[in-house]
Amino acid sequence: MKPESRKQEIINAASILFTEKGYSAVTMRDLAKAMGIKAASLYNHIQSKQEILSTIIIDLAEEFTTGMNQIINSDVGSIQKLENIISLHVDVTLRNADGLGSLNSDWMHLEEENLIYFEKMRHDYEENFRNIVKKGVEKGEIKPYNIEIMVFSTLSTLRTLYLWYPNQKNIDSDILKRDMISVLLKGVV
Amino acid sequence: MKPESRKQEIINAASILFTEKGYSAVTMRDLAKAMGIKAASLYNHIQSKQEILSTIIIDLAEEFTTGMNQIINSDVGSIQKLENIISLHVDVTLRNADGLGSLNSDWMHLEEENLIYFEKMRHDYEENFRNIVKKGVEKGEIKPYNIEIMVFSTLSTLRTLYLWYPNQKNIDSDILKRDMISVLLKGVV
DNA sequence: GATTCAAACTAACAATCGTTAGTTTTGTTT
DNA sequence: AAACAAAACTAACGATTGTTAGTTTGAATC
Repeated sequence: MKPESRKQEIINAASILFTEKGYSAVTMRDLAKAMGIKAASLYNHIQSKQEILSTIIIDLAEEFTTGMNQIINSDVGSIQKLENIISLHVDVTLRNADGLGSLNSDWMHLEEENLIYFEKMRHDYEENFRNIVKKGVEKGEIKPYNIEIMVFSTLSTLRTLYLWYPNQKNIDSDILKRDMISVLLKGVV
Repeated sequence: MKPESRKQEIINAASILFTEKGYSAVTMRDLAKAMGIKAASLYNHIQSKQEILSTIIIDLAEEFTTGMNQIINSDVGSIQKLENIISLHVDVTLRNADGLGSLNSDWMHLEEENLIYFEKMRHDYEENFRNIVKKGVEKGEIKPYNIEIMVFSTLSTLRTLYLWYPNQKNIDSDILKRDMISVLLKGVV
């Protein structure tokens, strides 16, 4: 066991609560009770409730951004790129399913600076995704269905994987990736 | 123009705000400001904030339940049933996109009775969906991919349609249905 | 045993929350 | 013009919110 900093423990506990009830519905007293301490004690480790939220969301968003950049800069076909994106989402979801609830449902409660930063990352991510699909259609690797719907449909599934995965009992990472690729891609290629 | 009751106007305004920021983050003063009145005046028309939430969610959930019951009791093949489910989601989304944010993200803030009622409807809906896919696989109409993933994947896309649809400019209902059917089903059948 | 320091505590603050009570305004019907 | 109902208002309530200040605890180091 690596010794986890007290701050990280708080962030982990907050990730669970935020995903269960949403950022606004979780009070600092709720979070403190989950940690077994008093609310004021939290402030020995964190600066504010907002800091917790932005740490959870920005860290995850940067993870996706880094992963996406590696994929678009790699020298493989469009289909392989899509498979790598699916793999990326599965990896992130298995490693930090709790935090993805905040990323998906509470990003709008970020404050000015981080909100702008997040929205840019999300926009770029979708744009990169769209371009991969576009190029795949142009090269005849992907069926010429409605591009926006293909992008939205795939992304919707990948983004909400965190809601579904915890209910599956001990599903293997590689099997999950393989099956996701079948269901999401075998239709459109 | 049919004259809309003041109560319904409040519920519509609340649907928009709840979808933008979430139930807990929207105050009665926010809602009142959106209506151009004072917070206390809202209570001439509604009983509580909770009543607004439960009206939005339960009405929509019952709409889905009714639609699903018609579909499972109809005498058509599995593929046609799936197409009808897609059509149902498109219809509900186009009619009341604003309310679907609450259904998807704020159902956990329903109080005891309505929470249990909602969770039962959602469970039954998923079970009906799963059984349609199962039977389709048994009859060889649907490819034998992982059933849970097929159900989760399709449902994820349909449930988050409300997030994506408002960004598309004036897309025709029938074209949307046709394209959704292509992307969601052509892969698995 | 004294010192140190992280991490807990108690107590309280100003602001905001959903909601209630009682009153006034507005527009329509007698 | 009087009467009525719908829908707005002002003022305030008790509870809860995120956060701060100052203090105590407990275990490790000297």
